[in-house]
Amino acid sequence: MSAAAPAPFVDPCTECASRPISICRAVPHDGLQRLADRLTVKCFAAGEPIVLDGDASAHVFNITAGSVKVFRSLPDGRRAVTGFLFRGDFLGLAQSERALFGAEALEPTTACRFPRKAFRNLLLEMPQLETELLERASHELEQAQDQLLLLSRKTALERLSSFLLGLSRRAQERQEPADPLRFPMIRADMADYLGLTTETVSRCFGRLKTSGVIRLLAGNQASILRPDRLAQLAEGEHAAA
Amino acid sequence: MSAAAPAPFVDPCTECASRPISICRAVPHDGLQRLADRLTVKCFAAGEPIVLDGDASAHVFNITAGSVKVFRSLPDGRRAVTGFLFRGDFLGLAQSERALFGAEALEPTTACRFPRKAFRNLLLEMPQLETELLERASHELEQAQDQLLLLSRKTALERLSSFLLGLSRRAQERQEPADPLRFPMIRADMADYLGLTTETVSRCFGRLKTSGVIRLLAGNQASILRPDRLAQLAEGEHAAA
DNA sequence: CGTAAGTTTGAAACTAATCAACTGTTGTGG
DNA sequence: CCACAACAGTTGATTAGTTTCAAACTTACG
Repeated sequence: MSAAAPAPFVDPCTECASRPISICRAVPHDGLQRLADRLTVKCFAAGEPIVLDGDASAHVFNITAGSVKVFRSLPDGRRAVTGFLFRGDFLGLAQSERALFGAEALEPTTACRFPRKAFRNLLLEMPQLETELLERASHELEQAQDQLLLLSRKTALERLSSFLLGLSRRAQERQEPADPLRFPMIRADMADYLGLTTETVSRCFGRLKTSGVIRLLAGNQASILRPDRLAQLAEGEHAAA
Repeated sequence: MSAAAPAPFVDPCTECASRPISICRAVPHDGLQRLADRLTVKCFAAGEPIVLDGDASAHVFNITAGSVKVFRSLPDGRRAVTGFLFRGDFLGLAQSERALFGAEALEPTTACRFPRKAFRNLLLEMPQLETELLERASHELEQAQDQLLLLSRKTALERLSSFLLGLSRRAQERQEPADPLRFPMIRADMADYLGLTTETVSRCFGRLKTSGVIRLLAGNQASILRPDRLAQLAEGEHAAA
């Protein structure tokens, strides 16, 4: 972008807008080139698979734009979405030799792709990166436990409320607008994430609308009119006004 | 144990029977003393709390004997058991400043307790330990995702079958007998782990018994008579004989 | 032994799933 | 540019699996 000379090797990391919220924020400036050397920038169309369920897990990814759903399936086709990933999120923490899950872009998505082995070597070379990854794994584990509680014990309405609240929180963490809340996933994905059916998700949206807690807008957007009430609903405190 | 001299400082780690399956297996011999310096061996009675829900999470633990349940609660008392820990397991991976969960001994239990800060320093000093921890976090994340699928989409019978199979696998990993399978948790704990009620768990045990897949023995033990059938049930392949 | 805790079993009630129809939206090719 | 097809979302009626409530039974243990 600068008006400088031919610029032989401007690595793609130094000026990356996603770096402050990605794993690479832990990598000091003089290590960025080593990262850049090993990554491929990949673009995925909406609906395109990123990781194929059951495939050898040869790569890990850092999502720089767009959004992704990660899912796990039973032999008869029943499916659970185990997580949604956004800009700044890392894909590949839970991988063993063979991927036990699939991942798919929800909208046009960009990611830095690393060969798994090369990434492993990077970790050994850069302890700060490993520490960052452990921190993220720790955080994801906490999130997963929240989700276990949600799936074990919450009602349909509590689940949807928790979900919307979580989406909103994560949008804010990424410094994206939280009021016209955008959700790139369809009802079926939400249902698979919340352990419900599309019909039940739809009915709960209806209840949240008529009770004036949220308002659905065009283009997969929503406005949270009463965040306080939504938070109460999410934790099962139904008594309060 | 050796008939040697007064032996001034025999650290408790060198001859620890749990080391081959604990995080400390990643620590080289000459680092064990540093570990030993920072830990306290703690014993817990059956039912005794190890981590109090909501308390400042000041410690992390390595379980060396016994078993532990980890749980998370809603304000109105609904509860999910997010995991069971056994000999060799690490407690504290998912901790932030304040523990969002409780942990309680299921039977007489022994653990090495580290102050959280001291442990953090150990990690920085010993990259092998950090790598080991990341590997475990990765593995736990996978397990958690399995559990998400279980809670989202499996029937009561499939859940109990998966649970028993998992217990059996983990017992074998610890090199403990898998045939008379021992389970230290009561029905209520299983129910909270599987997102069911004690009554439903009991009814499913009944079905597994009458169909000849398992046999319940005295003293919280069971025999898995048809592991193949149990595995089919766990994955929803009900058709086969 | 006797009590309390845990487990099993039965009947009724309820939440969410299933089945079904209809509406709205998106994208495409005639 | 509109008609159509495919997909997505909503709404209603019915069903089913699990929960809830209740009581009897079993086991562990002081």
